[in-house]
Amino acid sequence: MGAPTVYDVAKRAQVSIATVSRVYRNPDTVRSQTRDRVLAVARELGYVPSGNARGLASRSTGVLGLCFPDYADPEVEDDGAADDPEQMLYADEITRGMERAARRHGYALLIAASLAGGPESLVAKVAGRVDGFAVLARTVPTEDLEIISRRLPVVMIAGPREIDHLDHLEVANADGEYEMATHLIRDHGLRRLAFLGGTTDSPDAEARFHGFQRACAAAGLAVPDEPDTRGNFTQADGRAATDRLLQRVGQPPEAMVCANDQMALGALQALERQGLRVPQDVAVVGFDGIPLGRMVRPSLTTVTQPMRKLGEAAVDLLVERLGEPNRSPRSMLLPVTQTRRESCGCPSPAPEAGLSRLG
Amino acid sequence: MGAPTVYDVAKRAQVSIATVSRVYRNPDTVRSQTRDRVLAVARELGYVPSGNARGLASRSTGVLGLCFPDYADPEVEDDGAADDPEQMLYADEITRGMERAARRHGYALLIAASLAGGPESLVAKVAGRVDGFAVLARTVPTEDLEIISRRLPVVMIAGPREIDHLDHLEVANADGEYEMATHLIRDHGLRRLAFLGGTTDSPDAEARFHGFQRACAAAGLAVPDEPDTRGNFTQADGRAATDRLLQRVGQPPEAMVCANDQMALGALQALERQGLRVPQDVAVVGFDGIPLGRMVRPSLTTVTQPMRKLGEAAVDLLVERLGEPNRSPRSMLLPVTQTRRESCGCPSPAPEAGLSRLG
DNA sequence: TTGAAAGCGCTAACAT
DNA sequence: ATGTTAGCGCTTTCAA
Repeated sequence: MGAPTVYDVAKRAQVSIATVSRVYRNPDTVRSQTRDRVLAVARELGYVPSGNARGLASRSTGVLGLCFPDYADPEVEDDGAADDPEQMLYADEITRGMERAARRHGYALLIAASLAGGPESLVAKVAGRVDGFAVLARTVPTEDLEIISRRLPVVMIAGPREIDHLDHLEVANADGEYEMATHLIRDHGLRRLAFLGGTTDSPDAEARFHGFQRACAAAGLAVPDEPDTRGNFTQADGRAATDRLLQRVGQPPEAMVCANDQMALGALQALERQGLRVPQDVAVVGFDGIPLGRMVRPSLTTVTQPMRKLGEAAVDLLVERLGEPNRSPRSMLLPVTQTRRESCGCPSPAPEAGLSRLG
Repeated sequence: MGAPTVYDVAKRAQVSIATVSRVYRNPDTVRSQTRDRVLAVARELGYVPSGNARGLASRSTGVLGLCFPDYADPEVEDDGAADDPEQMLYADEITRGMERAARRHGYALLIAASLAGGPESLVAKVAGRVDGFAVLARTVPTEDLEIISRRLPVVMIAGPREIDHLDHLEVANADGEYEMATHLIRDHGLRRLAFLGGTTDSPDAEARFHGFQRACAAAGLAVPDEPDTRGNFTQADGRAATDRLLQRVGQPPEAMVCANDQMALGALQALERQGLRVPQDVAVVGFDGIPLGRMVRPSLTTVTQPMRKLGEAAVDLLVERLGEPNRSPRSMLLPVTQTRRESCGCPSPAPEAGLSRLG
């Protein structure tokens, strides 16, 4: 009935369970004749070592984890485009990067998105099954992280350095947005810029706003204290925020700088509905570099994050720390790049790549 | 030194370990006063339940798995485009579909690609840590699968029905290719079609070739016994195979039907180098529907697989079987769609979507 | 080279 | 509502 265990194999092969275990963990310490016999019996019985028992006994799992928020834009999920490969979001790219890197280091990857509640938090579930894990910002209550990170390596991705003993990874949000806003102001001669911010609990979004403020200051423009409007990072939020903005008295802005691409896409839609042309009437820029940004018309100018690299770097940090548990916390800042497309008023880029990019 | 356990919490909270366990598993069976005390102590101590111990004791993990081959096209990984989000392949899409579906069912997802060797095979590693898992074709030796599937739910994705008691998922390869080839013959009036096949161990590739054969037969053309040439599914293979084909005496084919998109991309490159124009001189079609296909010029006509849905269906089958272990094996055939773009000679599709698709 | 035995941290009856 | 007590299947000294 139950799955065969070391005991079954041992008995059948006329050895002790210790020997069975050795055959799998240290094959060389077992006489080859004995080893072959054990292996043969194992196949015959359909024996598969229990990862749980192993992990319990050896205190390690060979698995790395990733926790991320339940990002998925509901709008995206629900419409007919749900099967469109372009709909790839931030967390998916990080997953890809981590998977590749983990594989190279011989680890498997456990991925889990937040949803749950109760005393059984998401982290707890993941934390109990991995040797170390990465967490995207705003996924796990700081308090939980604080506790768990005392017991196993954790790297915080794109979050605040809330907990000082964590390894930490972030992208150049402020500098990237500074440069983008400066491009709008200097290269396109725009003056009335509006910032569509994220929620205040997103360190990324806030950092981007700071970059925006710096650019305004540097250009001698009025420096806003707060984003002109805010949203929760989805397209729907972007649309709503843009509508609110346009309803306000006074002339519409010459440019909308959005805290992320999804909201920028929403802004594009709202502006179109209002009969405003992008970029002629209003320029729009995003932040992230999601694939969809280059498919829409006008194509979206944005600040591109190295999402895959984030995932890879996370694994590197994790592996490093597993090898040297007491190393002092490391923090890495990854650079971003400016992606200028149509929505800021730049000329349409050369027909994307074509074959030249392939060969 | 070691992480705190139920014993530590129990002692500190003046309860038994059973109560501590209950607080996490059946909170309602514990007096709220007691529960709060336990929880408080747990936080204080930094207690995190061990997933391994839990899994061992309860015989379930709350994790579903996915094993896939080490697909990554080395060429793609190595060049500068490695950070390009468009480079998403088959396995990644399936991963996405599974993750979403698993999340809905309350499971986490463990993903692992084959690489390893030794008695410790990839499957064994995954199998020991999950409640059930999916395997892409050609990832795991049939023999191993046979053994493991006796112990836990396994669904085979896009593979042959090698093992008859497995749940099984596949796409309409033959029908899809039949329809595509028929389109080339009937709508574009082409007669000399060449088939660029995959390796003989790929049931998908073979099924596609069968569909191609049927189309030839139905149109009254000569029916080839074998693909005109073969490759191992990468762009490089596609280039090489195409070069070989062109070097053969006789006039070049009017169309190349490729077993997958990556090879079709390679074919595009090889043809361009030879100075042949696509689709004027030679039409090219692929199979899969990878995102890159729509970015290249000419854009690639292909048969699109519902990759995300494959992942979702896999989870559904797994969950179903976990609920009803003795249900008889189920097999599902998912439909494919024709994606007509430039490389077959069809007119360039309307400017992709634009905002209309978003609202 | 192999065996014996003591855990690893938790769950799940069964008691109380 | 809470405690007692067996395991769950493996790794790992320590002996032999």
